Amino acid sequence: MVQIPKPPTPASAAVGSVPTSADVARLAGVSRATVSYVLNNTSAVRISEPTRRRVHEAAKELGYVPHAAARSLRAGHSRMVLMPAPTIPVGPLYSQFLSDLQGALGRLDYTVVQYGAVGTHGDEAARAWAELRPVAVLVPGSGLGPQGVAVLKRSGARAVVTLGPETVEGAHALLMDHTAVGRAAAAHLRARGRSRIGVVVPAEPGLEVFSRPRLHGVRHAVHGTGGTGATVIELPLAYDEDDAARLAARWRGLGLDAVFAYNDEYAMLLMRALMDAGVDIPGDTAVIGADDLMLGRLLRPRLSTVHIDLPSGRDLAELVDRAVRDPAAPPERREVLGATVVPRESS
Amino acid sequence: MVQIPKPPTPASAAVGSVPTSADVARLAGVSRATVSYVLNNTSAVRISEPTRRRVHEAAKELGYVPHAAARSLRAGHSRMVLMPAPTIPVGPLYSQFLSDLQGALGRLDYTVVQYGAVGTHGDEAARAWAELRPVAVLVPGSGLGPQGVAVLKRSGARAVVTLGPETVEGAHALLMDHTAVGRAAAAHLRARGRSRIGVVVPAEPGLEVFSRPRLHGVRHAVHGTGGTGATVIELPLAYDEDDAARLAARWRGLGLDAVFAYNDEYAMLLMRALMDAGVDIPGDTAVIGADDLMLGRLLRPRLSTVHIDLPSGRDLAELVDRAVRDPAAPPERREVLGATVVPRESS
DNA sequence: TTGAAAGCGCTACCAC
DNA sequence: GTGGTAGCGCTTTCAA
Repeated sequence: MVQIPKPPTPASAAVGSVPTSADVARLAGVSRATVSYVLNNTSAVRISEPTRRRVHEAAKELGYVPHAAARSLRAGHSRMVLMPAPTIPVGPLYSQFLSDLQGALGRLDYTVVQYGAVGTHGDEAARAWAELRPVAVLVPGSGLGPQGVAVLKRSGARAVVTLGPETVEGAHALLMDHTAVGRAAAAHLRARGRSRIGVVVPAEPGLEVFSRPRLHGVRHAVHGTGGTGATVIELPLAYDEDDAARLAARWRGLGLDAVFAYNDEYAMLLMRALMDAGVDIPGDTAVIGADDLMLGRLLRPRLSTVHIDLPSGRDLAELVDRAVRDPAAPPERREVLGATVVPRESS
Repeated sequence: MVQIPKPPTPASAAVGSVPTSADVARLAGVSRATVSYVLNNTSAVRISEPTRRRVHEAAKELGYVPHAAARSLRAGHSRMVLMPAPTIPVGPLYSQFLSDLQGALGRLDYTVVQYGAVGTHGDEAARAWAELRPVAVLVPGSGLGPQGVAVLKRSGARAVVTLGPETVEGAHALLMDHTAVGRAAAAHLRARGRSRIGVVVPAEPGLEVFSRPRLHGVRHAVHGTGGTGATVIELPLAYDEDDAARLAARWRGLGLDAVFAYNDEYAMLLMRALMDAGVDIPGDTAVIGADDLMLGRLLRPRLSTVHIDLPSGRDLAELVDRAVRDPAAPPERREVLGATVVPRESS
């Protein structure tokens, strides 16, 4: 319908085809320029009231909707902020953050667009993103390298912001250091007198971005404090009951007196399996999760957890806006992940 | 940087500005047409190997990335499939579905884009979506009316698909009838001999899309079967422990012998509160949730639930593709939500 | 107050 | 094989 070239009937608005501003102009009996002035409320030029009305009426009658691509092609820029759509199921924490962010950017008159996963890694994906000529790009996780940043900037992105573990050359960075989560958990367990600490690492792919740093945080805290004889053991665990039961079955053999379980969901899964296997919690083994999800409060004993503070969407939106306004400014790098232990009954 | 009109130096590729195909052509010493042919592997025209190489090298050297807007403006169509980004935190079920769908559409060479919430309701939002001239639009939930569908189609969308409770004039419909969930739950509870059924309805806004039909499904099943003396009571509940405790405190006064709790999360919250208040489950009160989440298996007694079958992403992607290829075909309407009770220990 | 026209970056038709 | 060029829909000077 759309892509079939219209036959050369320049004076007619073929019914069934998408109306353009020229069609509106024709119907209103004015020029395309006037249509543009009226529809955009251009202040630099005054159009008579009757003309305005005619244009508006014509536009409504035709169901005219401006063509964003044509507009931004002409303007040379857009107000699109692009983020890759999350590929892994993302928890309520991050969902909320995303939602806030979209709202805040919307209020600053940006259009947020989540680009559906191409499955490729950051630097290749950057090319696809760059084709849309977004004014800013927000990239969670790692994966985008300096190459990707360069591609984006060369194609007109005025701001590239990464949300992840490390800074990337040329991009603003909201550093989310998940080792802090592991460190907090480990410090808590050590303070409770535990020294043989298991760390659950999800077997599911895609979660390494978070699980590796959390594990390293534990290692760092335990070995950094010169804990004599304290040990850390990595425990792969798939998110299903069978695997949890298997792990629980060999628990006593592991000789652990504490476990930090990646997040509350894995913690609950494991804790349930341990209890079913007759392991006393926190007597035999202390358990701590992370993310402070509601579900941690529902099982007994109540699950200790590491509460995570994310930046407010509004803050990030303002950072983006600032960066867009002044693309020459040096990249900001800000530490935004707060980790606080919420001690409950399981540790 | 981008929007500042370049001074009239037509023969120079100003450094720092975004490279265009003309810049590539200049550097390679060929015409823009040739660049286009080479970069798009146009089969209708044969370009000599040396020329191809020169073009590719020039493109790489400049970091050339084609301008999607210009391309689709010229082409008269795009392969963008647009969906509104979810505004409410969406569970693992739907996340997975979305992810599959994106993958499947990607494999069919569509680009999926989630449009950040404009906060407006469907029909107004439709205008904003239409500005992007997507080839197809996927709209979950209700909210989009025939008006919105018309706007989208008039602006070139070849397929509009709704995923929701009802069909919308002019759009394909994947009917997700959540009353089926309520009906399944109610039938189960009735079969277990329960007759005074509470139905938890989340106090959180935005969930009505699901909670109302689920409630109505229960009502329908209970009254439809001519259950003499069976009653259904609506129980608003906020997703926090205090509100759950309050509800539990007045539980005996309500005289209910069963409760269907919207979904597993609310069910677990309430079940925990009821147990803490000394209500025996399932003895005094049977509890059933929905969505078959992992967490329902962790608390004891294990939570009965209604398992929900969503269509596969691949199926939906194929529907979209078919609709795009043949926009004139009559709208498909398909029932896609399967609801099966998974009886466990709580009912 | 309004209109004519240039041009954003790209592709595809038609000449050479 | 390659180049010239029209034109997608829009905004915005510059003239009238």
